[in-house]
Amino acid sequence: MAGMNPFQVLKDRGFVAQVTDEAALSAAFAAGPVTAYVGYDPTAASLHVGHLFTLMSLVHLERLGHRPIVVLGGGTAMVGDPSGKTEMRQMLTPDQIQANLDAFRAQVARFFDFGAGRTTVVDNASWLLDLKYIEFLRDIGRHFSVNRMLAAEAYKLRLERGLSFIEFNYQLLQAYDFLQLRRRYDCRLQMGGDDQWGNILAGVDLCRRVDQTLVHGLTFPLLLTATGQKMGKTESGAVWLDAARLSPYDYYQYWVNVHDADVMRMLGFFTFLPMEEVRAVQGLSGADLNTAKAILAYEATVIAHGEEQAAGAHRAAQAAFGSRTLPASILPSSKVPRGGGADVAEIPTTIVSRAELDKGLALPALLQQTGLAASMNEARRKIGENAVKLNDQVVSDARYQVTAMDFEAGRLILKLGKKKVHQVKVA
RNA sequence: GGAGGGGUUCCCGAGUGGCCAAAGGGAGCAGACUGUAAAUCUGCCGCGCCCCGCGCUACGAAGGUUCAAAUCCUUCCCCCUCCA
Repeated sequence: MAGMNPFQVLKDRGFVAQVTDEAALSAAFAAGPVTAYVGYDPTAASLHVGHLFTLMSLVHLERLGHRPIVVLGGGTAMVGDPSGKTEMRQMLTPDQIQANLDAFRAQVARFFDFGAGRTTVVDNASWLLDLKYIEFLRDIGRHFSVNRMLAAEAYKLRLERGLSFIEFNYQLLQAYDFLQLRRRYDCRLQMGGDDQWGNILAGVDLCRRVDQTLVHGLTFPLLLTATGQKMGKTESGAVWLDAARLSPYDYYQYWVNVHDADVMRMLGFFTFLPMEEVRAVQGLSGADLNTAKAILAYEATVIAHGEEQAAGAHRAAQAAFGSRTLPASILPSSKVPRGGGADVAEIPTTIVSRAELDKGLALPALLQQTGLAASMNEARRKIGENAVKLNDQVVSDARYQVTAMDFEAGRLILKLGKKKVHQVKVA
């Protein structure tokens, strides 16, 4: 794999939306190791799949012998990027930013090799926080045309609904980042989401004007589902990478449940499986397509949570939804266990004490306790809808009392609908 | 700062004194059909309870009028448009 042109690899896998100059970028990659960066503003306490999507591009670069820089926006998060946003984000306190940044740093570490000449993580606070206002305006600000900034697509909505001056400065800071990274690390490429195009171009221009250096920009397509929704959003929130916020089991389930039309694209983005194999998925339908989804889920979970967790989530799914073998012909490079080993023990578990059970445990209460239902009322409603199964038997009486009789070998399986499964054990 | 318009349940959006936990749509959840998919049809969709019933909380915030307020009055906060 080393030696392949990363630009071609990224393009093949669907990562490329816009590039400043394809030929020049390809040539740069061909000429030797290129240092490239993506910036992440620590606006939340955990990374989510949207971040992972762009991190994957950096991982590809690292694997191909180039040098990623993960830029954590401890400085830019103080300001807030208005690009593509409908309204101003709540300003974060310096403490929040620092806490988020620490969390990001820890999570990012899983994906890269930080050995000499490999990947680097930097915090742009180190050059942004001490900027002198007047100096900055004179050295950097004078290169920016307000007229051009106002014309940018990313601000269009904001010009209708309101854009504060602090946010309007964001682009200068991001451009300045690129300048600094070029000076400090000879970084020659910035990548980012398509809504970052304007900011990236601003950086490319700034490097040319101030330092007369040629640098490149590349954007990724917006991560949308086939139905036009933002990828990585569920009703209950973002698809977090932090296992404490979204369990590996639920993470796996998120991927199994992607839309048919998205499977191939997601395999390109969120796995390292060869594209010849990924493209073959296009011809699949029915149960075979489902196999492809299971493999996508497994591979994506390996990347986010490691092989052990992924295998566990996979076994849990087999236990919950029926065990089946995955044909070796589908995505053959995947190391997913294809034999169909199911393991009930891996299904999300709630423990109840013997005493609780003896006291009498109403089914709705148990449903709430396991998190299958948000409230007792909801639990009762679901029971009324015949959506609740106890050990695969539909229970339609909301007054049902769970007793020791319902446990087999100390275990009871609760299902809500077709997708949510939980087991209860007695301590 | 001045003039006008507006803030309704996750979102959009009706409602201008009781029949309002609030029309309609979307999203979401569940059932049927399937492949743990889509589409479609059906049901649910504030919280709690001893659940064909009762209680509590809700229509920007706080007070007030009234037997009764999302609907009327007062003050405050926020948003939008025009003017500066």
